[in-house]
Amino acid sequence: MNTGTKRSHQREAIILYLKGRKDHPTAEKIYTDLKEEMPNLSLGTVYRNLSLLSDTGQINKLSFAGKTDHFDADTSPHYHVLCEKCGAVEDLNMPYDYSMDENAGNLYEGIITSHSTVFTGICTNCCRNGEII
Amino acid sequence: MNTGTKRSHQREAIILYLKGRKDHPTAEKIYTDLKEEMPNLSLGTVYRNLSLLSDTGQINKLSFAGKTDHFDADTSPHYHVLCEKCGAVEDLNMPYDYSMDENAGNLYEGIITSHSTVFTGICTNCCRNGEII
DNA sequence: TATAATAACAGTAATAATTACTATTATTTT
DNA sequence: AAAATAATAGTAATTATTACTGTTATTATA
Repeated sequence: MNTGTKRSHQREAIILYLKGRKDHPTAEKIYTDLKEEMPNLSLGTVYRNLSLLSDTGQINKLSFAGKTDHFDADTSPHYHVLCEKCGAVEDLNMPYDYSMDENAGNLYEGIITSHSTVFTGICTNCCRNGEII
Repeated sequence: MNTGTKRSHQREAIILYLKGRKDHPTAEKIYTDLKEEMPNLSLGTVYRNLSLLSDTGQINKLSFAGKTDHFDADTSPHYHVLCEKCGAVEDLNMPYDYSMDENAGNLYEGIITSHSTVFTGICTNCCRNGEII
């Protein structure tokens, strides 16, 4: 019998790495960090596995204007904060508002299944450091 | 005296074009469409002006996972629907919820200034055509 | 109105992010 | 243990975007 997919140390390292962090690293960041323990890891392998994991719903790809994609191993619905000073992407501990999908669905002739919200502002760290935009 | 910026037919054509449509075209789409009336328009000029207009707040750059950027001449706060079947980006006629920013600000140690929400689903057209994901 | 200053342009080259290709290696099935 | 094949490393190619350069267009001022 054929499962169609085989495990690999590389893929498992990638998902383990992602699950172990709260920031939302880019493909490049994942690559350079993992390369320390897997010296002949290839950047293409990282991209291929991120796509595969994203396509199978095991991780999420996050997209922001003018920034390269970030990846998140937490696939439960939640919101993000993007710092316009330093570019950091953080989780926001605010309950996902399912009623927004309902409301949107009632106003829209097509089908609404979910929403993705990114808050913009200045992150805790940059505020502490007294940064102004 | 020096204003620092000079008008150009190209830039005015770009913003006029964007204001005249409700979809949210990509740089490439803007370029190919405008090239018909301005045959020696350059793609670099389109990108340069989209950046300039975006930086000065005259238009907005929209970013979606796995898609190239789209541009919107409507800078008032509003929501979008992304069709996961055909990739279309439409406006959603639903009032911008300022209370979300308040709520987020109360829960977050940093500063929240705004939010950007994209609803995902199947657009009116694809629904009409009986498309299933 | 003509001239000078310079922003913007077209066209092209360069860069950055991502994907595709290929021979080899690792995993899984039999 | 052998056969089948998914995944890899390394490299090449592609795509989206930005940078460069000599020329053109716009604007300020004489």
